[in-house]
Amino acid sequence: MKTNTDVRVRIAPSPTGNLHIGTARAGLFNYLFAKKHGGTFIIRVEDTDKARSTKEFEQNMIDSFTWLGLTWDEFYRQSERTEVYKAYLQKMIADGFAYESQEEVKEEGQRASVIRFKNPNKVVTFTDMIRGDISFDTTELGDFVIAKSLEEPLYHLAVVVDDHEMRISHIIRGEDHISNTPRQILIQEAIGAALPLYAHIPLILSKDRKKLSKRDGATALTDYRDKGYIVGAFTNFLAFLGWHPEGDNEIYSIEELANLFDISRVQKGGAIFDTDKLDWFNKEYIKLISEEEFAQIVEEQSGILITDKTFLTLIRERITVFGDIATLLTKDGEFGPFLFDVEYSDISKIIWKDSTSAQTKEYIIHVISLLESFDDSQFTAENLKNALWDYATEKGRGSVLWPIRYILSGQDRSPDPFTLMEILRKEKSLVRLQDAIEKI
RNA sequence: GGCCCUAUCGUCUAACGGUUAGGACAGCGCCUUCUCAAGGCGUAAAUCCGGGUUCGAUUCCCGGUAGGGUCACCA
Repeated sequence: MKTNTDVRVRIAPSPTGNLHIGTARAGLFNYLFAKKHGGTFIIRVEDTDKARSTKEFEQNMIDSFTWLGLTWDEFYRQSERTEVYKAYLQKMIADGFAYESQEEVKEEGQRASVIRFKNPNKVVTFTDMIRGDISFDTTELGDFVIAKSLEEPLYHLAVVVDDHEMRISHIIRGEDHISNTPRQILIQEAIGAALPLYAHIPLILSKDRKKLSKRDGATALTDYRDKGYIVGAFTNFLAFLGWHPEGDNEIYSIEELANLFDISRVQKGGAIFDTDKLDWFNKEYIKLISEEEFAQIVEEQSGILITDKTFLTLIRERITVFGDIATLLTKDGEFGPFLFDVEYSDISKIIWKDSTSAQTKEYIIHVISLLESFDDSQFTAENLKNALWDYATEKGRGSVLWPIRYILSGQDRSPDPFTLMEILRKEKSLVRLQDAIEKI
């Protein structure tokens, strides 16, 4: 596809809920398409439904796109464009394409009069950039309602008028809009609008292969931001849901994605939102963070400044999202770098397999004696390992090292005892070990 | 139910008539190892079914089947 400077695309969310993952991806595809072709990316808030739209949801939408880095070139609100729609409505009525219809009031809130589109009852065919030709017989649509009144336009009217007025060249949206397209084309023909190019992208599905909805857990984009996903990982993952560039590489920045983006490679079938893969992307991006930046993130997340590189690496290797950092480092609000209180009530957790408590005690005493010959400055994992390894091997590594590690960390699972001692330093390490001798 | 869309490993996908059907995630196994994590190596796993077209179909066509979307005075 050659570069077209007249590319103008839009994402048109309705602020009736927090910005949904599906809308975020549609926004991302529009953004990538715009960047690829040097076009214009527009956000249009579809808030014609005054009863359901709120400023809070609009703010969530703005926050979400801002987080994703989808900077927009133009921004509109349909609620501020009532006069525009009114003018089109009046012209459509004058031209005989629409009419005021008297209605039987069946429910509360229903109007006695609405504006309906005069359906020409024809077959409409359009070409979808992803799916090819799609045809509909619009007869079954009847004379559908396009506005409650001249001042209260409905979705189909507002969309078509805006896409026309804003000179939208390509409409890239979810597959759930395919069935809306014939209605919109009919209105385009009535107001004399040029036909935009359509691309209906596949839906994002939940595990049961249904359209992802609020019931499926975290569907708000900001949920992922708040859990501590890295934005680059998230957009990378999102872009790969229903699309894939050539080659086997999967890690791409948003700029690279934009360069590579090709709408004709977009998948036709829906894709399940698989958080396992998202987590993998996030871990890959965590590996790419510089040490300085990572230390800063750890401090932001836990309130603890850690400068020890070994310690930072331990944290980095053990987290999936930044939100995991605090749970790794603190318990009940207390700082414990993998080091929690030891459960002495259950001694069997401290003793390795077939060792006895007497043997374990003996090992600990001996280890303490070995450690005491070191200065605190010599307390590095390497030195400590060298000092203890032969003894541990002689007595059985598990028998010696497991209790030491457990006493130092208070957990079944933790970094190795040498690294732990390096982090704890000499004094704290010895205090914990001596304390254990009395309690075993 | 009507209309519309879709169909490759469990998941995301590659292939644009000719491949031992490739990669990634997840899984499993082994190595490393006191545990966990990380890492290394390896393994299993797919073209929905049936007809065509063709020398040859994952690929093109038709029909089934299955799944999904949509049928508002919401968007």
